[in-house]
Amino acid sequence: MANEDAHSNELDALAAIPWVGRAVLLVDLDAFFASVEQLDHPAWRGKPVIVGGHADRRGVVSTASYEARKFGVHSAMPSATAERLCPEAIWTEGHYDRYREMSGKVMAILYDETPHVQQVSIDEAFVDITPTSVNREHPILVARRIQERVEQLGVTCSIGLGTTKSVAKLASDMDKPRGLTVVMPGSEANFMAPLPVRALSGIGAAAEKKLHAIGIETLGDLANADDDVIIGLLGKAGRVMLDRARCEEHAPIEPDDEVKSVSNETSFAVDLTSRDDIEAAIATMAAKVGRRLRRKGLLGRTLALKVRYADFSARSTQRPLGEPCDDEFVFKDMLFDMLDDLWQPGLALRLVGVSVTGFDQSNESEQLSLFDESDPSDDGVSRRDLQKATDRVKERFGESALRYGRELRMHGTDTGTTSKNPADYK
DNA sequence: TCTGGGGTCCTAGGACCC
DNA sequence: TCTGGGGTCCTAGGACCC
Repeated sequence: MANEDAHSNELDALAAIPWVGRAVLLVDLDAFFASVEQLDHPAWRGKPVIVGGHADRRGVVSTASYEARKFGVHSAMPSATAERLCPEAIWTEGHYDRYREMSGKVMAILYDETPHVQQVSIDEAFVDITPTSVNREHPILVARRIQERVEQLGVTCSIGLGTTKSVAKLASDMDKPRGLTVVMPGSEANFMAPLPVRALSGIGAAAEKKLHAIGIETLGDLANADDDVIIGLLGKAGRVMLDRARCEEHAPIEPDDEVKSVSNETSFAVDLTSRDDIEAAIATMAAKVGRRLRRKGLLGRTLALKVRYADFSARSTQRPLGEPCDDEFVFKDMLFDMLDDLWQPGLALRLVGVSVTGFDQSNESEQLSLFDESDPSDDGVSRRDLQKATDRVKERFGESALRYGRELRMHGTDTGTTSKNPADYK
């Protein structure tokens, strides 16, 4: 294709110009979940594929293939809308273990280039490839090699290259899929100035509205705005957004693997109104969270319960756990108590969520966890032994293989999940 | 159209302490 | 009697991201 050749020649020319300053890549896997499904189902290639929840179960689109996007389908769109826009689409649930596996292979390619990798999500990462005295290779060549190596895995990525994270991120969005957009050092201001403020990561619907109200439409407007005005408007985030708009970001790009919370939530196909059903749902979620905590070797100090009512409004409550804990039986009893703060008979709930936070920063929790395991309970077979055995069965045979007592009553009522978190899938 | 799930971070108000 | 000020921690809610 002539266009691709022209672009390629242009990149060759740019690669002849020495790179001055920091070189940051944002690597974004194109329509990642849908692409993996097309890789695994050759008959689906070239066709509209949608990974998402069922339309009649309050599902939304998780990822749409580019063929489906032509119909106007996009992430977070209600599945019912997507079905109307693209009736011929092939639908599938997510296969998160598989996505995590593919993501891991891509991340391995990035780490093969440099340890300065910051994974943002399952399908995105920043990479610092600033030329050094040891490795003087031009960043454009590194970016092209990464793209080629990723394609050999059977998926594609778009890459933005610039001197800051925000420039790289904005650049990666300019040409998708399979794009490589380079913003040369010195040309950042010209590149950013005309873009709408909403394009900047960190400016959502609320901040956009506030900025528009005082006449700030573009990143150029924002960069030139008065600091006190913006910080007065957006608080601490204002400081960060100004720095981003002015290319004054200097934080190093390093792996950031500290987990701060583990949660599970479910929107029900039909609102729940009975205490039994709600408690059964809570017990299921408590068990899932407990198992994921144990798998990660985490002990939490705070337990939270969240509900969403029929009118879509939400409330939450949290309580300290006494001792750092990963035990769903402890969670369950406390959550049933907490439910009284958020729900009275007669109220319909469309969603319930459970989350645990407050992990020790050091590896102290892991040591506590190991210590705890050797603690036998009163009846000889400890609850911990039971949980560990259950964990093993569920790892091997799947989520529905084993359920405790009252969880059984929930069977068939669960909407299933379209979580992006790989750990959440069997 | 009728609105998922898993996260992170910030804010405002109140409790509590000195 | 009517009254401080600052620091820190906790809670609930919300913005934002993918």
